[in-house]
Amino acid sequence: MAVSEDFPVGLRVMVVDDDPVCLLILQRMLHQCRYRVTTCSCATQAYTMLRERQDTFDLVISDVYMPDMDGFRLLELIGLELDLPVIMMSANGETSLVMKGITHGACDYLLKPVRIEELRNIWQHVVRKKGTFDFNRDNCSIDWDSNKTLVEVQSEDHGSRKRKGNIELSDAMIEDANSLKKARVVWSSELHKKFVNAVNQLGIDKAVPKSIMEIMRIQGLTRENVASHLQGLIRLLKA
DNA sequence: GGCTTAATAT
DNA sequence: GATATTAAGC
Repeated sequence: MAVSEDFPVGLRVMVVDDDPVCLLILQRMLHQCRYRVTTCSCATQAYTMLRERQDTFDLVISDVYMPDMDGFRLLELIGLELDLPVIMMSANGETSLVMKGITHGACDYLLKPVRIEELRNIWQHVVRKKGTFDFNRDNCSIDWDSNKTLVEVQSEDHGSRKRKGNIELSDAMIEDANSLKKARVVWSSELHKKFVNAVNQLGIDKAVPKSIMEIMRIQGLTRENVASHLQGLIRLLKA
């Protein structure tokens, strides 16, 4: 059973936000929480995808303010046609807005900036709504075969309820499946420049990963990333 | 327990 | 070769 540290792994989450930066951040954090994430930058597209691929999502997180469709409208549509838990999200925490979210059927309301701690437990909404969560589904891990076709791989359970056949995928999902493999940080000259600046600012003897990272202020860049880069640099300085 | 650094893996 | 991950030491 794919449960680690009491977490159901692989819950399928759709994130809708017109701000690509927010999308990226959310995606990162959700991945860190071991969810499978599909992102969508416009509500109408999200709605289409959700409707076309019912049963391929467990949970939706949607921004409130979006250019093409109000988040509440999306919430309403989902509540009408699909039976998915929806979490609303906004930088605006006015009680009236939050109220509106809840009364329209949202199961939660996240305030931006969203902290990862708040995402860790969102799977509970799925359990709550469905009354159950089919952990067994996770016996099927998703993997790429050599033809870059997504197939469902059955685990030891050669039981009765075998689902057969390949799954058709939207581009968004394909892209996400790729991103499940942890994206490596690429140290562009731009990024490296900031790194060097931080090091100089600290002074060479005080330049440790944590401080460097804090000065750089790059969203998503971890201390480990900086440590690794620092080590690589030191190594070739000695060579 | 968190952090840095060295060693090792991908 | 670059970056990640793990192990060791502080």
